[in-house]
Amino acid sequence: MPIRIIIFEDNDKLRESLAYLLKSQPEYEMAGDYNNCNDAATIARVYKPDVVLMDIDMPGESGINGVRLVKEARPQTSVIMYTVFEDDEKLFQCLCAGANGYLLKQTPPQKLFEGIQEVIAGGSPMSPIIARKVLNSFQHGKSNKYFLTPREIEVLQLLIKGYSAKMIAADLKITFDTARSHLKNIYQKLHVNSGKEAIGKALGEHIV
Amino acid sequence: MPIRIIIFEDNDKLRESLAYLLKSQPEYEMAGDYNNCNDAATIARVYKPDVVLMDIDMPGESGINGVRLVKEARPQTSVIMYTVFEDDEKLFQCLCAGANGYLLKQTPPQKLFEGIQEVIAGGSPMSPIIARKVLNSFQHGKSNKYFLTPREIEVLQLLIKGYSAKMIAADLKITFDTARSHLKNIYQKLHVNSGKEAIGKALGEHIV
DNA sequence: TTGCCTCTCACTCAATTGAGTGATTGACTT
DNA sequence: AAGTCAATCACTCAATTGAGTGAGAGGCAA
Repeated sequence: MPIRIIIFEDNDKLRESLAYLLKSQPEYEMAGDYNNCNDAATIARVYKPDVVLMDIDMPGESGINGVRLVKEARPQTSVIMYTVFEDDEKLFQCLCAGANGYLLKQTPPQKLFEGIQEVIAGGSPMSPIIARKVLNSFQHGKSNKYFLTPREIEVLQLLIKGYSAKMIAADLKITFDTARSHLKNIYQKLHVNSGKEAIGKALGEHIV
Repeated sequence: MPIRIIIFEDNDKLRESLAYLLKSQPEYEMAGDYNNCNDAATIARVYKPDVVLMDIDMPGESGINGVRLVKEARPQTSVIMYTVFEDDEKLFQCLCAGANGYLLKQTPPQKLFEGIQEVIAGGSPMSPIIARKVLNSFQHGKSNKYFLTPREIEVLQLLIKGYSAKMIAADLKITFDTARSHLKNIYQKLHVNSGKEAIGKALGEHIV
């Protein structure tokens, strides 16, 4: 029995060549391909795919939400992210949304096929870089979702204690500007625009 | 059997006249009077007072710590704070340290005598203003130790969400300056010097 | 009525902060 | 050898912030 596959990918060329590639293999059955995932829930319910290949960046609903839609509509469907992003934040959001695999678009076709087999077999195909990031996120005791560096975590901890940039610099024996530099990087990673927001997020999400 | 009393009060004049006043009543026995409470623990253990009158502002150990020392050394001794402060923060610290009563120095002598009788009878003499504050601190659901006004709590909640003064003003439909005014008052009450510290304290102590 | 408190608003000033940009060093990978 | 990344430092600029001070309106209580 062939593996039923659906593709969500807004790049027409890529989507079509992927579909062609899969159709050319007897063990796969293309159940549909779409350039957006606005109706992902319905599609999943109607066509009952075994595997969904999901891009992240699409007009309308993002692929991240697409994962959620598919998994809510049909949990037994395996969703593999297939994207150019190795962005830490997006990666984690996809995993939280229930993605079963995460392959970068640089993945050669035969590896993609292997990934599909792997996910069907109950595995979680991941590009090496991704796998590394995922493991790293666990080996730290905390939930370092935002991939802060050790130094940044130190700085964040001091920030939470209410320290000013100047105090942080003194405490860590680094320059005022370096401390501010770390702070700026932290804000970027946490997706916030001020120390206050950073503290709120850090304490709220148990980052430290 | 007379009530054994010890006084800790750094103002010599006040301390001596208090001692004189108490000694003149047959039902009281002055077991000692001190201008500091550095040896409060030892004194309590040795002289086994029934009641301690404790000032707050003293050189060396503060009266707040004095309460702790006495109560740890001899829990059955009743400690009555006798002070000019109706400061919210100090009040709460004293209560947390185990004070059994809190009388303002404006209390007339006969009320002081009543307070001593009351604390011996297992009561908790408090000047009216103090009693009010204590009750108020409980009627709010949270642990509003710092006696923030309702408006200030609103502002603090927004601050914790990472809002800037400008955003808080917009949200509450008040002026930028008013928002900043509230923030300044909050910082004073929380004993902090910045929004970041305030957030840390508020989240850490479950104020909101 | 007087006094106290809350909430409101305003103005100033110095300091801190967020942002943008860029550069250097050393460690580790490829 | 080239590339990546963490960590360091520097400089600018506009905006925000903390502080200090003052003041008016309304509510509530002694």
